[in-house]
Amino acid sequence: MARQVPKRRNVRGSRTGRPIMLLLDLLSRRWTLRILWELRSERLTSRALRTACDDASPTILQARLTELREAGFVELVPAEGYGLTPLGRELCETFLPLHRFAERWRKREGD
Amino acid sequence: MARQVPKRRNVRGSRTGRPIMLLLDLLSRRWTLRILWELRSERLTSRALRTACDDASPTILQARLTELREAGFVELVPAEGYGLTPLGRELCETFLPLHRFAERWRKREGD
DNA sequence: CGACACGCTACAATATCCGTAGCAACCCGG
DNA sequence: CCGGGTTGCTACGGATATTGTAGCGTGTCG
Repeated sequence: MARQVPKRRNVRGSRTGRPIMLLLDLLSRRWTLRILWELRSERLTSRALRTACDDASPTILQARLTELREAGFVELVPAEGYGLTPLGRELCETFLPLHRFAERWRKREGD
Repeated sequence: MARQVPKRRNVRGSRTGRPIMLLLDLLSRRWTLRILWELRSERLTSRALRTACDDASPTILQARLTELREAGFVELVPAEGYGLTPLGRELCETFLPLHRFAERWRKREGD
């Protein structure tokens, strides 16, 4: 027993612990944004998610998934796979404009 | 001479290279989101920024700043410090709702 | 000149992440 | 019941990314 995930709740880059810092820290861990992005429109099994994320390491994917579940953004539905919770969906809405932005951004990426 | 920053343009987690992946990858590097956040309303000198970021390592801060400058989100105005470009400001707008979201999120963080 | 700020870098230690392999549990057809 | 497939998840050694401390060269001001 005793999952060895040692309380990741300590925000890495902030002494204040303001929620926004907590959130910013969570979101800027490797694959976190990507996972939310891939889950934005469909449920995926852990392996399908792995495939969607260019075969990222299952180690780190599981770690992120656990964090996202603890944060209440992602849930695991048995026999269905991972998906966003209503809260997670809200968070994801925030990033949808990012897609359009990214497209426009590329335009000026002529250099 | 010869800055040893070895062309970080390779997107880490994507074989497709879609702009959104490029952006997602950039944003999920340590301190990137934080830097954008701290710069959202004011110009900061490199040292002020460092202070604002809980004394993050100047090494990585410079690296992120360079990336953000190459991406066209951040600029260095001599004798004024770092600030967002119009493009960077647009990107930051995307994250403003994040603040309110983070506050609401904390509420359910009773565990 | 001396004291201070600036942007930025070197370098060793550490934390994080990657890639591969593989576990136990489950389902399903034979 | 057994073999072959899936699932979620973990171990572990090596590769990267990040940290912390110190300090460079430049500019500015008294």
